[in-house]
Amino acid sequence: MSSGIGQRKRGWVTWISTIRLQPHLLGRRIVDIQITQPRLRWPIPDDIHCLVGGTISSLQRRAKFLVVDTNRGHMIWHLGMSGSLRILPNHVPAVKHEHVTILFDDDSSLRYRDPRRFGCLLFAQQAPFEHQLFTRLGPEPLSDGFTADYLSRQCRTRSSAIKTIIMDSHVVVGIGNIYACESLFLSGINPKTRANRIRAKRIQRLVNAIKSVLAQAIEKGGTTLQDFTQADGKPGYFRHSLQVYGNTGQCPKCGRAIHRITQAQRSTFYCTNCQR
DNA sequence: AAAGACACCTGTCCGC
DNA sequence: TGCGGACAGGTGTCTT
Repeated sequence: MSSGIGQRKRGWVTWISTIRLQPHLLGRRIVDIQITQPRLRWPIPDDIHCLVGGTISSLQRRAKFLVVDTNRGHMIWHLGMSGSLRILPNHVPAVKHEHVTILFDDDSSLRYRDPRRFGCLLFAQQAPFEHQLFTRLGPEPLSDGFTADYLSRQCRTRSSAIKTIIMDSHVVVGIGNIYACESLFLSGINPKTRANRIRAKRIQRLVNAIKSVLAQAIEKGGTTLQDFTQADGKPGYFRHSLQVYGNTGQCPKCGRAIHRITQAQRSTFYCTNCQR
C-alpha cells in the first residue's frame, strides 16, 4: 500500500479514482466508520453505519458518483469540487477537513477529505442506481449512447445557450465548466449559440470534441487548478493542455484576445473569431 | 416544460 | 501585516 492513492476531484477524477481505489478496497471488511463532519452537501445518513461488518465487493461509477458495493448495502459518494479519497494506514493522523474515515480489517482506512463540503456520502440498502440521483441522468459522454443524433434531438427543443445544454446532467453527464469551454473551443462553436440553431454537422463536431477532450483529460489524470494544487497527492496534469479555460491572453489558434463572459453564473472563456 | 437564479462552502487572491 | 470582500465551481431546488 502506498501513502496516497485516491484523488482530488475535478472533472473526471472520479473516474480515475474508481480505477485506482479498486485494488485497495476490494475484499476489505469494514470494521468501523468514523464521521467527524456529517454536514456535507446533504447530511450523511445515520444508517451508513449498517455497513460496519460488511465486505466490499465492487466499485462502480455513474456520472461523477462513485458507488461502493458491500454485502450490507452501498455507499454513494460524490467528491463535489474539492473532495478527495485516499487510502492510508490507520496510524496516520487525520488532516484538516477529513470528514469520514472508513476503517478496514487490515489496519488501512479510506479517508474522505473535502474542504468545501460540496460532496456527499449517501447510503442505499439495495439497488443504488434506483436512487433518485441517478434516475434522470443523461448518457455517459464516452459511451456509444452519446451520439450526434442523440444530442441533436436534445437540442431541437431547447433555446438555451449550447454551453448550458452540454453542462446539464439530464442531457449528458460529466461535463463541467472547464470541459464545456474546451470542447466548444475545439469544435469552433460560440458558447452563446442557441442549441436549437446549431446544424447537425456542427453538433457532430461538438460530440467528437467532447469525447476527445474528456479522453485526453482522463489520460492526463484530470485537471487541477489554483487552490487545489496545495492538496496532498499529485495534481492532475490536464491543466497544461487547456486552450481557453482561464486564458486571459491570446487565442492559441488565431492570436486574438480570449473573451470572458458569465453564463449561468459560471465563467465562459472563448474566442469570438474562432468560435461562431 | 423550460429557463434562469440561487444556495451550499472555504481557500485563495486582491485591494485598502 | 491584517482584514473584508469577491471569486471559483457541481448540481439540486426554487422561482418565473
